[in-house]
Amino acid sequence: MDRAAEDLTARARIRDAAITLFGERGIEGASIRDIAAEAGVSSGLVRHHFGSKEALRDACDRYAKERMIQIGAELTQDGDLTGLDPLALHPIAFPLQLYLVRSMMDGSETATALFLEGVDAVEAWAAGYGITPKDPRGYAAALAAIKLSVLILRDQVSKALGEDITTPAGYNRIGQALMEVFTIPLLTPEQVEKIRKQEK
Amino acid sequence: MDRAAEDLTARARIRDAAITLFGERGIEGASIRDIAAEAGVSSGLVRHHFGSKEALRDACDRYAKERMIQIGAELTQDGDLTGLDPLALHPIAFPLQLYLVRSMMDGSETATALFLEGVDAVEAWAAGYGITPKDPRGYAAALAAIKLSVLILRDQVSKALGEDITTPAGYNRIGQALMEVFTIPLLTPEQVEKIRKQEK
DNA sequence: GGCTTGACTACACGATCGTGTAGTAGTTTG
DNA sequence: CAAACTACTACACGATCGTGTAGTCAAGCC
Repeated sequence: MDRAAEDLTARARIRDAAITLFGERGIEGASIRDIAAEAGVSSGLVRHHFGSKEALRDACDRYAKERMIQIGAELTQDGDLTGLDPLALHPIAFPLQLYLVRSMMDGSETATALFLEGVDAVEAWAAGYGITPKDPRGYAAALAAIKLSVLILRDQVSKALGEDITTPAGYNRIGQALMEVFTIPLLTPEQVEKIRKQEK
Repeated sequence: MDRAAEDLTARARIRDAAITLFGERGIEGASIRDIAAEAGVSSGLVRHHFGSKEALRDACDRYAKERMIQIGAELTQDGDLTGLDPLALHPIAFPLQLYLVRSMMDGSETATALFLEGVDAVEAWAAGYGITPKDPRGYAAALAAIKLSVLILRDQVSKALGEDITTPAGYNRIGQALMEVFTIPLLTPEQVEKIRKQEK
């Protein structure tokens, strides 16, 4: 438990600790006792405030989703991002993203719904942007999954880069590498057609 | 335990069952008793053959990695793929891939090493192909992670598509959607430069 | 025939998990 | 002032986990 957490209520500390530990180790990998220790309370208090592990997870799901939508809205509503420094945002948004991805992989309905909403948004954006893939839905789903891939494989990607991508600097680096993937055409349409026939 | 498995030795059945269940549920999510039941043997026999859960996992890591390298070699060594029907290959290679990715995410050294080798291969391929990103290593790491993303998020992607991508047909569909991502430039270099400055 | 060896099972162990229960201290409310 | 409520802790419960131990059974070897 760090300094800033001391001012929070016990309930908020438990929720934040749960988001951190669930995100790092997965839902099964983090026990209620671990979370209680991280929050500096007894394990019974976790149960007192949230009822059960599944209910705690639900609360984390809804909180993390709401916060991420809120952050996204603040980022897109006005061009000038005064007060919203991307560097200052990272320590807040990154754990939330880690948690949501992990919870989603462990079967969360709420987090999966957020993913599906993301696919819808990407599909609509691509259509309005004049991008016309042969499979618009598949294209959008692939893009949405790609956005999360470096988050999920952060340990492996960090090892490949020799740089921790959970830091703001490292995250920025892999983000720009991802943009290069979207910028440089890897295959010509002719090559795609050739592979497509080969697989038939 | 299906029909074809009946001919295998108990040791092979245990290993195959472990790869399947570990791949589906993760290492912690699949117990030795589950694996034994899936293989149709007692839990004691798992211990008899492999010693411990960690040793079983090691054996699965090495077997899956070796098999995947072997399959990859057979696919690339000669142009004519007679005898290696991609459709027939899917039921064999897909569970192996699922297992390796899952084991990697759960901290396997062997599987992570395979990922790093993949990044090396992508980087060398891109260089020989005349692709010159500003961050070649980051570019290769991003591409390698992307290749695995739809595998990891298979449940979510399947839900977004309304089609199970673990089937050969579904896997083919998302594979082609991924190719479209690599074919259609999403951003112009000018846009990339603009975003790059904005993030500074 | 006796003996070893390997495949295999049954069962018990300690640890850890989520959960349930009982109780304390402090504050609020009538 | 007493009752009620809230935040919080300590402790015990059954289940499940990986692991350890003992023993059965069949095949191969002397």
